[in-house]
Amino acid sequence: MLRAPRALEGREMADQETQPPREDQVHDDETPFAALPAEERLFRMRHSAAHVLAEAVLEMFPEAKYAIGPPIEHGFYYDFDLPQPLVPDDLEKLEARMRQSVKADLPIHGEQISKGRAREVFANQPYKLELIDDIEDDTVGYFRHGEFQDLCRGGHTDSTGQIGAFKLTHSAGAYWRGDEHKPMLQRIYGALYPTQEDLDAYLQSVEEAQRRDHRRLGRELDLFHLDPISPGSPFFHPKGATLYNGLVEYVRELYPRYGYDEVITPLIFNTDIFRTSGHYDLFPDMYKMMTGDDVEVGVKPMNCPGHCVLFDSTLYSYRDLPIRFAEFTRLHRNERSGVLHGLTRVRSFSQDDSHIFCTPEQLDEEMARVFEMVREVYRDLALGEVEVRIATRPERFVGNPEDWDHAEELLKELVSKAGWSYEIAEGEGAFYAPKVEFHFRDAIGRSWQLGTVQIDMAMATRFGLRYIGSDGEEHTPVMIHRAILGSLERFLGVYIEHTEGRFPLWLAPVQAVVVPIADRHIEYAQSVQRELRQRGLRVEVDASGERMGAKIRKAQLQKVPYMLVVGDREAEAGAVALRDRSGDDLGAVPVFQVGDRMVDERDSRTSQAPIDA
RNA sequence: GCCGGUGUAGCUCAGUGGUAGAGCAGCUGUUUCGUAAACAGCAGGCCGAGGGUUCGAAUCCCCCCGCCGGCUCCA
Repeated sequence: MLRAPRALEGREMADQETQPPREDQVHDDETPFAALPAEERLFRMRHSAAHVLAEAVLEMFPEAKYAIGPPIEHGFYYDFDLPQPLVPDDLEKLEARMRQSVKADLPIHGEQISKGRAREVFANQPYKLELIDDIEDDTVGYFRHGEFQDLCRGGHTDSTGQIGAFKLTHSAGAYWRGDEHKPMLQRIYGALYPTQEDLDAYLQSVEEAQRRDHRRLGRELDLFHLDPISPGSPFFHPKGATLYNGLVEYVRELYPRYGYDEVITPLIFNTDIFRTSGHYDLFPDMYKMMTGDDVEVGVKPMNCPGHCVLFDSTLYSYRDLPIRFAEFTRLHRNERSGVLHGLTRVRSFSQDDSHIFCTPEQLDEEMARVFEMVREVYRDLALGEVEVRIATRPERFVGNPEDWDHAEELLKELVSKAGWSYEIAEGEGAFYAPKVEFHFRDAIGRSWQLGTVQIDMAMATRFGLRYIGSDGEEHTPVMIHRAILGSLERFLGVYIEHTEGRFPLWLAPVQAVVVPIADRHIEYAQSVQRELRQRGLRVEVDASGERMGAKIRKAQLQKVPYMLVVGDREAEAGAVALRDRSGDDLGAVPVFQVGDRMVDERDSRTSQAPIDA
């Protein structure tokens, strides 16, 4: 029941940087634009740009229906119902038309008008009429510039000449009001910054981010590939598997210290188990199949039901608890085709998953221990900025409110204690439990949930789990669901982008390449390789006929941590000329010392600052 | 799943109705070289799959599939 790895909603993410206008500013169009704080100015520029875009669209398609157009992180968008699909050429034309408005520097007027009046003005605009109906006040905001008019709560520049530097970037489909049962509109996105320099810098940063894209690095570094024969199911190549297994090993090594026991449960179950857990009907995405015996079986999408069965196979005493089952086996979820994305949204994955069964009295301490482990892991992996969300009780929930309140308070306290600030995701908890979610961003700023911790008071009851308490009576255990890396696939995707493929030595698929200067040095190179391999290091020799410079370049592009150059001098001295991937020449070092250095670096799991730039 | 885009050699891409191209990678040969690309040659493609239009289709049409960008979903 670990919550699936997920991205934050686009809108939610988009709104983070650009603040919506605060109440006191909504109608405050008296203040001259130039006197506003920079953040507010940018918000207004983006907002007004959306109006200018709508103006251009309405001119190009007079029969267009326009919906909403807010400012967002990096720019703005506007949604339209258009008679025909937009083509890239249209965006250029629209952009040109927008620049005319900017050049004309038309004043933007705003006022409050009655709903009745608004209904007349927007009589041919069904989306606007729907918005008017949903506004609770008696009056609505009305903004216009030139021939263009819009229903709008305000927050604009004084004139169209002030909207800054922008570029229409792309168009995409978007459901009206984000509801997939409602019509799909065409959304036009634009990027906008105060100056051309800012805009160029942003556009360039997007291009740079694309070079870090894990799908690209996965190919360039020969880590994995995806094949149409099984969409959403990565094939990990030897180097990718080394990384993957390195992470598993790392987590596995922590388990004895934190008291976890690793288990292995089936991949395929009679689907009765998912009816018991309550997920069967909620899981349209589960892989199900019928056997010849008319028995329906399914591939497991999560481990918790299996762990419940495992727990139930032994009658435990309170003295045995907490029981901590950890499992890495593969899970499958039939994710909808349109959502698949490299390694970050897949159909086949495994988690560093665990379910902890404890007594209610043990809950607080056990949770503290879980957070300690989370903190240790994120610190070791130097993952960068984490965004922590606490998802609270939803409208439909099970259990009693006091338990919920306690669990929520406990989560807040422990998250704070661990040194994280968090935001509350009101009502976004699972029906059975509040959750803590740990989110990290990918190269282009999309946010992905990696770890999650959940306190569950419901599942154990559904499975009839019990333990014998000190009073000799049967009691229902509390269950904690937790994954720290979360889906290993998704973690790797984010981690590849974060490190730009420059993995710390302990994870690097190839830890050093020996570069013989000429063919006569190959034999010595191989002896260096043997010596280092003896010490468990992953070392390759580049025995190709290339020149040294080319070999170094190749190793550099592969982001191999160390290059060991060997020529006559080194062979003579039993040394190597050591170079690291930052390009620093560390001089001649005896082979055994290189081995010491690498073993130290590996065993201390040093994470070099992954991204300096 | 929905909207739009896209699919040509292992990779990045050119080729818009008339004999499938380049660079990189690969292979072979020559070169044996001191810290980010030696030189030459060779090979490599059912142009995503299927159907249609046409004397003729990578190119036009239909329909699938994958991928990309959003939207929705995400135990």
